[in-house]
Amino acid sequence: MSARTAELRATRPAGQGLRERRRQQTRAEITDAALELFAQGSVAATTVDDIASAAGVSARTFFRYFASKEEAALPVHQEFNAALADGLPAVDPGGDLRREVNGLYGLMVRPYLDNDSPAAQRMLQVSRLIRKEPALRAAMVRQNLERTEEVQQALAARLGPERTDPLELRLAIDIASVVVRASLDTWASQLEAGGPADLAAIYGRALEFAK
Amino acid sequence: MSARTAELRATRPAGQGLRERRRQQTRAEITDAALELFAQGSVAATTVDDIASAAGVSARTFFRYFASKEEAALPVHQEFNAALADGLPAVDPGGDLRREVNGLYGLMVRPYLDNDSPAAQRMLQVSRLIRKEPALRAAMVRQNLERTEEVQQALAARLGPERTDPLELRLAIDIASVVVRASLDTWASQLEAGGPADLAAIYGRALEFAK
DNA sequence: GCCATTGTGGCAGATACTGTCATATTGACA
DNA sequence: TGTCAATATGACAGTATCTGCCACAATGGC
Repeated sequence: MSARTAELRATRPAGQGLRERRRQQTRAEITDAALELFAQGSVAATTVDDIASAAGVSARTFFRYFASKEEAALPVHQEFNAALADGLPAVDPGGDLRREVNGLYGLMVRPYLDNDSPAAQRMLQVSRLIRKEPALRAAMVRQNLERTEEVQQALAARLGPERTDPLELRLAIDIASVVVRASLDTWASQLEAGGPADLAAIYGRALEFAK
Repeated sequence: MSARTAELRATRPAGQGLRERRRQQTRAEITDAALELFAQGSVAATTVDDIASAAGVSARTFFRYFASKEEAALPVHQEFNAALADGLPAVDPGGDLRREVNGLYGLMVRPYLDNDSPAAQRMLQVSRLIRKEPALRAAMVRQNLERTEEVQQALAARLGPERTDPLELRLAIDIASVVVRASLDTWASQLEAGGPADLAAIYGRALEFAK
């Protein structure tokens, strides 16, 4: 259990040279291996050595990419960081707090509004796994906690240190986060159950209910 | 990482014979040892063996009481389960969902309304530790997740399986939980900072903001 | 006072994770 | 193009977490 400090920005300097591309590729291969093995067996029955072997790297290298096997299966949720970092400049420091923060977190659902998009399909696959695996749910809320703390820092800086009540900022963020997660879960559940699902409608309903 | 199934009731058959009393005592001794060692050094620098030795039990026995060293420091939050179980019968299935769930979760703050009570002092001690230790925050959200899932099951059963929209139930619970946690954190922060703090007022303000 | 139940400790073992070093690969720059 | 600093990888050792298993002790009902 380490405490990485994943700053709130779009990963690294971006699409750099071959080095960085290789790195992203290796990362993706590890994730794919983890998802497949977790789906076949279970998280508990899958060892880090298994995942590393399947991805063609050593166990030592695995831990240079992910802090735990659970995290290896949840890179989707790290993309949220990029979305939030992108949206941060659009936050109006003078606007209504709840509204602004909800707008920021709304960016997280946008990639999945089209049920047939590759992003949506991948999210659905991960969601299915998460629903079956308490260990993955635990890893997810942990990631969520860290992200929330980062967003709180970033927003406090942007809104001005003294301009915002800590309690209200914290609540606005946590509620926005909960609304997004509940919406995505509901959406994934409905799709898994075979029925139709409109993420935009679900998210709108969730926002309204939480108001 | 195990998946205990802590049912939502006030621990065991209650104040049974000497056996159960001894068990609670041992449990408390482990917790005290963990809190002290964590406060002296850090969570990372403290091993399970250290805690077990300080509590006068073997490491093997430690794991019969707690699933991890982090959990050993957070028994306070397990008391929340008892509070929720107590309040469940008072939930009105016909009432407004948000209001009923908020009322249920409001029970969790009651033991700490008096800043000078032993319960409040103990909570304060744990809060201080949690603020300093990311590992404990992670363990806390994990416990919170499990509790939330249990409450959702229990409430769904009480409200009638078809009477409640899963999305709304989920949101009502998560928001109520977030409001309570943010309030307790704010309260603890203010007290730690040396200033006065009125938990009832904070909680009221949080409820209003989240409405 | 007997016996089934339950708690405890010790041990072995699997797995998770980290520090360290040697080696190889990359990319900037002369 | 050749050299060098930076960086990625693998191998190894070592520590810590957590579990299964077994023997033994303590408890509490009868």
